[in-house]
Amino acid sequence: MRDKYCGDVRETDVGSTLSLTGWANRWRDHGGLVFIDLRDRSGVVQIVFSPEVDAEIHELAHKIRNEFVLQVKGEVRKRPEGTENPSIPTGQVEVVVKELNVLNESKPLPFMIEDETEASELLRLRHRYLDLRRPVIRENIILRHKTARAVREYLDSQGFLEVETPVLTKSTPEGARDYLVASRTNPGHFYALPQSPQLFKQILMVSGLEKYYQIVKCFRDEDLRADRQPEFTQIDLEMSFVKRDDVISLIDEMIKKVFKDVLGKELNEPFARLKYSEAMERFGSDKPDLRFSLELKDVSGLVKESSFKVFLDTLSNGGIVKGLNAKGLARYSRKELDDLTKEVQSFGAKGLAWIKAKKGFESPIAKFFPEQTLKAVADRLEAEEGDLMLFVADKPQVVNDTLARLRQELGGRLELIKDDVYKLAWITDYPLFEWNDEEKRYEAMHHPFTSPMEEDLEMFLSMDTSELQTPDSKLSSIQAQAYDIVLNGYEIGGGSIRIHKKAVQDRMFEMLKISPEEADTKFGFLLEALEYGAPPHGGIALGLDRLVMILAGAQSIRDVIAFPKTQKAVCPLSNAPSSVDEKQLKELHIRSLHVEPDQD
RNA sequence: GGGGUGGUAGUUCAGCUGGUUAGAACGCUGGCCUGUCAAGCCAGAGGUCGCGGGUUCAAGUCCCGUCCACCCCGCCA
Repeated sequence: MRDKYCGDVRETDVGSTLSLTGWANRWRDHGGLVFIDLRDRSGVVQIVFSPEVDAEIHELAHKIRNEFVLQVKGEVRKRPEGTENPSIPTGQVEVVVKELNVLNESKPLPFMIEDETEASELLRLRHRYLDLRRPVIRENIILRHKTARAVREYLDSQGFLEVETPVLTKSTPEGARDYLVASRTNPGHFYALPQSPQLFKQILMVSGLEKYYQIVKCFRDEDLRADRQPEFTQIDLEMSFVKRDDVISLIDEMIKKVFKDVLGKELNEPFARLKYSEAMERFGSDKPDLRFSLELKDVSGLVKESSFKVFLDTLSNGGIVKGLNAKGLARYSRKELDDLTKEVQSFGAKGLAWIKAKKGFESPIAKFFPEQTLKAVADRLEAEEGDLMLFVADKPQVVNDTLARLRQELGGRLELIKDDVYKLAWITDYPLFEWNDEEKRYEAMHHPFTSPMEEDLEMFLSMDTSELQTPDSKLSSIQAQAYDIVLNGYEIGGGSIRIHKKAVQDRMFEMLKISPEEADTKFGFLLEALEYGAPPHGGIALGLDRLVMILAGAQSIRDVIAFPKTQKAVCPLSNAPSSVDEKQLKELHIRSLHVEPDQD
């Protein structure tokens, strides 16, 4: 139906007659001349209707409205001197229409098709087909395609096989809440949608496929965030006969190719490597945004020299005091400091102590500290006149967590975060276990198939299991062969070297207080597979949505997903989820406990 | 489950200490207009003020409840 895409028409086409198709993006009707921007996926080109060229077609052109679908045939000509539009690629030319075919009409739109839309997100999602016509969103979708393509090309070049794994699968314990699918043929039984293809990809390694990957939907029935959807896409891969650094260097190269292919950007400096403990110490987070420093400093040792009860009590109860230097913010008013305090409290801290470095030190708590202590603290934080020092005292976890959030907030306020800068980091040497205080047991920090560090293996296998009752046992010192990759403060991926020996896996379940019977029902198929010559293997999964969001400079993964869901996990376009017929439920052997409220 | 912000024309918003005819811009409809590209000018249509209840002579405005959207905590790697 067409000879060319609208956005591709150039001066080299001048003189030729072209058929073009697209949508009427905007029309400018002068009574005499009518200009219409014809838009397709590639961009826009101006088409002109003149009464002198064809009076009948010109008459028809008056009737064209926004988003009418047109096919036109006309001669490309250079625009008259002075009427060129340098702001669009096709701005030197226009198409004089000699044939017009209105392929479809459009009702007036609920919102305008333009980049700077003012429409609410709900309205945009309800009419996503219109939203996707907006160039910014369209470009995000194209960017996503390019990312996936770069990944496929790269992994293919490295000998990876794309293998599909089941979507109707088995509910697994630990981790997120499952989406369940009732089985018609097996009354009372349910499939779960996969939270990840974890078990299957390990089985593929036992199968001898050596290198597997998949760009695959995963499902987790948890509450949503700007960077979390109930269904999301992972770049999932697994390799046999590898060590941690084999996986890391593979992904390094893959990420570099993605940046090059998608953004045309060379990532030259090697990605940072931080041990988990170091990341927590310096940034209070295992996904630090390394685009700025603003590091946390432990001042526990220094502030012992004081009579400030809050700090002293915290320290004697095993807590710590850490602070950071908000450069130049000594000018903050009492109100601004109160607001920061409230913010930190909303993150879980009891309070926020502040000391302004001016000629002297200005602070409600300064009087509790000897002068040399204040100086020593200021030295530790490298505070100069005009700076604001902020401190949180609490259990290490609370201190790190709240200061990490405060750091991110201040990074924004101090304009330390630049767009167009991409800082990648590997976080390694994670603890294998994490104490769950509610359930009074250890949980796997990554997942229960993660291998302990080789040097910790003997202790792992031999230690007294009576230690499992307490949060401070030797168990917390065992490290995992796990690694996360972090981009600009977002965790974009994580993986590990897996356990490939049955005895080690059994031991792991014992540590997690999962009985052999339970382990057998939940993932007996993997355990059995491990007994038949499972090779050493490991892998990683990257969040495609988050990666593309960052590449696109978007604020939410919803902007890089064609049909996203709202915070209540509803699709405004299709209105899923919805109620179903009683008959369908009956076939599935299930009954809903929910009673629809009366609608009088 | 909890905290915060918002919900008024098709859209984005304004609407004060409650006061009788709820406004603006864009969009839409009609007219004029031969070089616009956010076209311009003139005229017009368009409202369940999210929903339910309450207080009041009187509610977009005050109170209670509820629904929806977004951000965050919990939850989730």
